[in-house]
Amino acid sequence: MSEHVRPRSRIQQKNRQIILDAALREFAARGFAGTTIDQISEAARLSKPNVLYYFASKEAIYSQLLETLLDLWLAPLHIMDPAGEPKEQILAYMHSKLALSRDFPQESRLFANEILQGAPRLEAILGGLRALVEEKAAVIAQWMEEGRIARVDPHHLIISIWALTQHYADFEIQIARFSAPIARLSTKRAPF
Amino acid sequence: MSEHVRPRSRIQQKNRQIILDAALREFAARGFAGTTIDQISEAARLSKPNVLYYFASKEAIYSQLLETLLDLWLAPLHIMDPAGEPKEQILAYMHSKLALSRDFPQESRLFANEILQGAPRLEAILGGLRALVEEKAAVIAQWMEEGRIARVDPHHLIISIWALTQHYADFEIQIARFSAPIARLSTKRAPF
Amino acid sequence: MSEHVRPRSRIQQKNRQIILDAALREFAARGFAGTTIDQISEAARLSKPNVLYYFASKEAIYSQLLETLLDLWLAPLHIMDPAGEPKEQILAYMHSKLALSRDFPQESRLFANEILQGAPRLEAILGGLRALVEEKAAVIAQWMEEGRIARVDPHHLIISIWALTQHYADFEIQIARFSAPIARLSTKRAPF
Amino acid sequence: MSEHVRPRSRIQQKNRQIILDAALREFAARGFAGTTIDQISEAARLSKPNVLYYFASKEAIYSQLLETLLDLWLAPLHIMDPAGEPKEQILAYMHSKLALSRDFPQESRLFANEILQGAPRLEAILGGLRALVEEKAAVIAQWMEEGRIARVDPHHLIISIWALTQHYADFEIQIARFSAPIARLSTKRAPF
DNA sequence: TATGAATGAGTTTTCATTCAT
DNA sequence: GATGAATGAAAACTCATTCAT
Repeated sequence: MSEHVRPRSRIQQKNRQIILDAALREFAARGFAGTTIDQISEAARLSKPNVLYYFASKEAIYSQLLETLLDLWLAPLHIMDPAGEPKEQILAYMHSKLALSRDFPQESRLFANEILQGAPRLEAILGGLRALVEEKAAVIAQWMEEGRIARVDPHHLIISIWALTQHYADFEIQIARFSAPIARLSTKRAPF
Repeated sequence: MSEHVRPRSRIQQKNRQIILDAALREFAARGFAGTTIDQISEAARLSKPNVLYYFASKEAIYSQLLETLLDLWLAPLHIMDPAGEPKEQILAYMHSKLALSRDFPQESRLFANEILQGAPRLEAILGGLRALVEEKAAVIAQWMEEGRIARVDPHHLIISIWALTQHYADFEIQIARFSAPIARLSTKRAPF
Repeated sequence: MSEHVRPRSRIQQKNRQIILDAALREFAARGFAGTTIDQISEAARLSKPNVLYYFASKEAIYSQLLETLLDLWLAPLHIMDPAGEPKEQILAYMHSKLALSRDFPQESRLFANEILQGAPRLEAILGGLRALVEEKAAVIAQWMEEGRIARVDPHHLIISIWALTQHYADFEIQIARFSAPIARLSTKRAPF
Repeated sequence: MSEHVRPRSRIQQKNRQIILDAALREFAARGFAGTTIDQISEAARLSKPNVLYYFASKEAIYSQLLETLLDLWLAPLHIMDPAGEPKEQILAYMHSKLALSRDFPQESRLFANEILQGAPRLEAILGGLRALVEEKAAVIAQWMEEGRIARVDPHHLIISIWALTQHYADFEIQIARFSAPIARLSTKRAPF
């Protein structure tokens, strides 16, 4: 990832970050195609050419964002410990993922947007994602082998949790619209 | 909105439908901003001015699509019968919603896209949605009052099911990418 | 070349030609990079988007121009008849080429410009050129074999004539500048 | 123009030369408009502002280049000696000019490029050129008067040689393309 | 001297929409 | 109804040049 990044000056670092922050807000709000460099540059309070001085193109900003975001987004999966108690571990993953979606709704939305478009710019990066998921699916499968949890498709389980948790952020507005009083996320137990 | 629809000729009807079908494919694939009228007209095999003869603008096509789609999308909620067995009814809703997401992935994606952008064009329409959700939330709340199902936030429950089921279609690619062999959707029971 | 060109309307044909004519003037005067679409559209008295309605890009206009021009530019070589008298044939080629450079100075300049830049967009097209040159070089070589003309490198001969004749057009200004009274092109005989 | 050149430090001199060398390569390859300061500064391995520290503008670099180049380019004409044998003198000029075009192909191309564009920046400088040409044309005319060489337009003769020789460099690529095995330049004798 | 940072003024291109037939 | 032609407005860059240090 950071194999050979040439050093950047203080101000370089700072402005790049300002741009990425602004771009995240804008891309998360209106997607890649719906966002203009003008909007980003205005949000970053930099001139448009200056934004393009730091990033070669709109695509470059977006890709950089995705790449940066991916590490963060995979983090919760790392939590699951094969040596731990299955139920505990899975709940830990869920909580972690929930917290992530709750705390980083924009990142979540950016990711959701990209996936919805068919992940045109995420192809390469997703390879690493798959490996990690397979690893954790194997852990779950092992638990099933040992009879420690009921048998379901491990991938299914991971994805269900992913989907459920991510949705709280991605579909924030949708949710807000038809359920004013959502108190706190509680995963205490299934309703039946 | 559609209070006073002037009558349309056979060919009118047909071409409008062709355009909407084409637009659904395109919008679902790349969102509103990412789709051009050119792409729609090409997909519809009609000339661009002709597309705009049937619909006043790109927005008009999109809005029409959303409006048409909404009825379909709310349908599963209607299934829940207050007089029925709660568990049965809820599972019926889930199955119905799952089937919908599975059978209409493009519609699902269109909807997801719109929601992700903050539903800028869905404001008006969503009023009806909320009413229906409230109605069904009340049904679930009633079941809880009667001690027939465990207590959780009813809105939560509805949304969780919505989110979980919709995700199978919306995030089709994401899912396909890290779990090649997803057999069949099975909601038999929780893993633990 | 014209294997499968879709038919164009009258006005299409006309405007395409107007654009190509204008572009020839502009490109010949200032080269590819030195010419803007604005200049072309102004010279063609068409709006800029309209120019791009007929040609996909500035490159497309330029390439079309080169391709169209090439046939014209190769024509003189066709003149050389293997069965004729060598000296006569070669002089015929020279006269033909001279006339071409004289009568089509802009085309000549366009071509010269492209070649000077290293023919970046002529690669493919030049294949055909080489074949024709080889054919005529063979004719000349044959004449040499038969002892009908002195031995020199046939390619050399062709190129020398090409260069000499083309220069009268390409370097028109240069020539005009230091020799006011160039009477008429006369290739009567060598000065010594 | 260069009446009052302020003294430059060693490093000044050196960097100016580095820039001019780089600029020559770039301008010769893609012409004035087709070349960016970025390309020049990269080729010179200097920062862009530093390049503009040594030369006021892109134009300034280019003009300086032309001016420097002109002396070199006129040199061959000086060779022709009115007192010498006409044929010998003319051949000496040809050889000299040929050698120049062969040995300085980039300079040759730069000049050709400028001339092709109508010599917009060479106006002033060309005055001197004309004078020299006139002088040598007079020499040739004198030879004709004396019956020492056949009568042709002297300007013509000079230009023909100029054109023919320069072309070997300017149109290097064109030539290379349709005559792979050009051995050596031989001006031994006319083919007929 | 030297250069990272910044930008105004273009330049190419895109695209929703309109015109004319 | 249908479509080829046309365009204004915007969007994504590009680039010579300047600023600040």
